[in-house]
Amino acid sequence: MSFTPQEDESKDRLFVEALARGLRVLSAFRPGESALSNQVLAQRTGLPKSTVSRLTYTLTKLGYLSQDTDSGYYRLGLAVLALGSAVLGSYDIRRVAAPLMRDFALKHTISVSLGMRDGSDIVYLETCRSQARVSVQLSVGSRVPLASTAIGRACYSSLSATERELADIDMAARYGKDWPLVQAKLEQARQQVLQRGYSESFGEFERDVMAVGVALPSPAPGQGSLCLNASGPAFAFDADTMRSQVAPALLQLARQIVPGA
Amino acid sequence: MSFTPQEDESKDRLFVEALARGLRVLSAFRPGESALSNQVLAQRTGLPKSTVSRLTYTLTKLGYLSQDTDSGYYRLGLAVLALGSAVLGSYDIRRVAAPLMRDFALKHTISVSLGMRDGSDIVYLETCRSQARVSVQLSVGSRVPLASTAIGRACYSSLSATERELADIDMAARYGKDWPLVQAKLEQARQQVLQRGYSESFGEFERDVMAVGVALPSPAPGQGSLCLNASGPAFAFDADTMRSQVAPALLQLARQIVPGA
DNA sequence: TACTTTGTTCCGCATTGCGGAATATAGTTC
DNA sequence: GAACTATATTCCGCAATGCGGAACAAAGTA
Repeated sequence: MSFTPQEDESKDRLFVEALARGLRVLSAFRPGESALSNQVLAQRTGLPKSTVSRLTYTLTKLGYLSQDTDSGYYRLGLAVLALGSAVLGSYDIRRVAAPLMRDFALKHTISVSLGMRDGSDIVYLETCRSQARVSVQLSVGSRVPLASTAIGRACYSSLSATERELADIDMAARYGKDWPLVQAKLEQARQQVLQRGYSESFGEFERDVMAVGVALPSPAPGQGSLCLNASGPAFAFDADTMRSQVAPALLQLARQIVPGA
Repeated sequence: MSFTPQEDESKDRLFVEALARGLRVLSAFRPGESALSNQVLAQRTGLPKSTVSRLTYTLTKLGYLSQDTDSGYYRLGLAVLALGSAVLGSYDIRRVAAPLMRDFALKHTISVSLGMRDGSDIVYLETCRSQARVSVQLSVGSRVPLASTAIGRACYSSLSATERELADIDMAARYGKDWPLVQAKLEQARQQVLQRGYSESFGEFERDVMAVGVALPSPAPGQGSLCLNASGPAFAFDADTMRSQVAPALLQLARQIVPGA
């Protein structure tokens, strides 16, 4: 193995290495990639060839990978999809939020997403786009950083002091030298949320994308923090419109989704 | 998987048991279930308590499970969602099909789904419902049987002789004593598809649901067989309408999605 | 306080997975 | 067709890794 400093993690009698490695193989597939060879998997995971071979063999037998008949390359199997849909099914908030979000997106011709924090990321649980024909909601399951997005900042600002400290630690590790700068920016965003109730990210995460974000009050603490954003192209939305029109509407959407607030 | 030629499964030096067990734990979560205790997981997977404990520990560390802070129960983690979205992202056919399907659903006020065969099931890759406010597309990732659904029958009927034989073996194992009956029904459906180009299931899979299905010509052989269905409530669609209106429109939708046919 | 239920940790054992090397398979080049 | 390259699979001895019963903890019940 690459680096086991003998101390630290190697002590962990409870950690099942083989399982972790198998999942490492699965997560080596990036969205949009169709099929990967054993060799590529070995490179990406840093595992020896023979080990990868055994893991892909096992995963294929279980339906989590499927092997392209002629190229012999592996693609993610449909069993993985079943797991993913089980996750989505377990968040009943989606059932409530989705129709309201759809109405919102149509009414304001803007995209709106529901996200949940995972470490120093926001994971999208649901997305509604304004134009029906633009891209399938790829974005369910995708991650955006807590620090540089409107939705992330809104979420961060709603964390309890203790949760925030944990998130800070995560991000300090993630951003390294840049962390002080990032933190300053985050603190500034937090102040804005405290004052106005929403956060902004105007072109900071993606050039030419204007976004505002709000947090949903978490129904039960420790259940994970939910948040919303609304985002549109800069040519259609200026900062003023976002602040005076979109942000208040988004706050109202949040109240609709979680009435007890 | 089911039967290895010589000595059962225990001989398999390549199969990584620990990985399989870990995934067994993940797949013990059924859609809609929020959180499971270690005990329940042990029951469902048939694994000893201590083993489950180690596996949940590992999965939690990796983000594939998350532990509810107060109950201590486990829920599927957001890392699983990332895997699922990677699967969806790898099927570019969705990007093509989704907008067309949406138009279709709106125009005919009927639900339409895109599915792919996995063994003796069809897995939904995309679903568009007519009424915007009815239920989030839960159905992406969910499974319906090949044998009793319109979409399944359409898919079955488009299989090559060799693929069909493999599917037959799968289903023979699945249906046991009932297989001859099921097979007769399937053969009948296949004849209909050969003649008219589409399959039917009128109330057979779900009471009061009328459905027709068509197969998409698979772009490359061995890439998996894709298929479409259109389904609506029996009070709104009678058999005649399904045959004379919906089925032809669905065939046209299929041609739109895969022009080379 | 005793009792029941569920989760975690311990620890010796041998099974299981490891990974380098050898072997198979496929695709190129001359 | 032979020689070569690149990649996947299989072998096999070794020991690390995961196993699981049993002891231990924790939390809820009577």
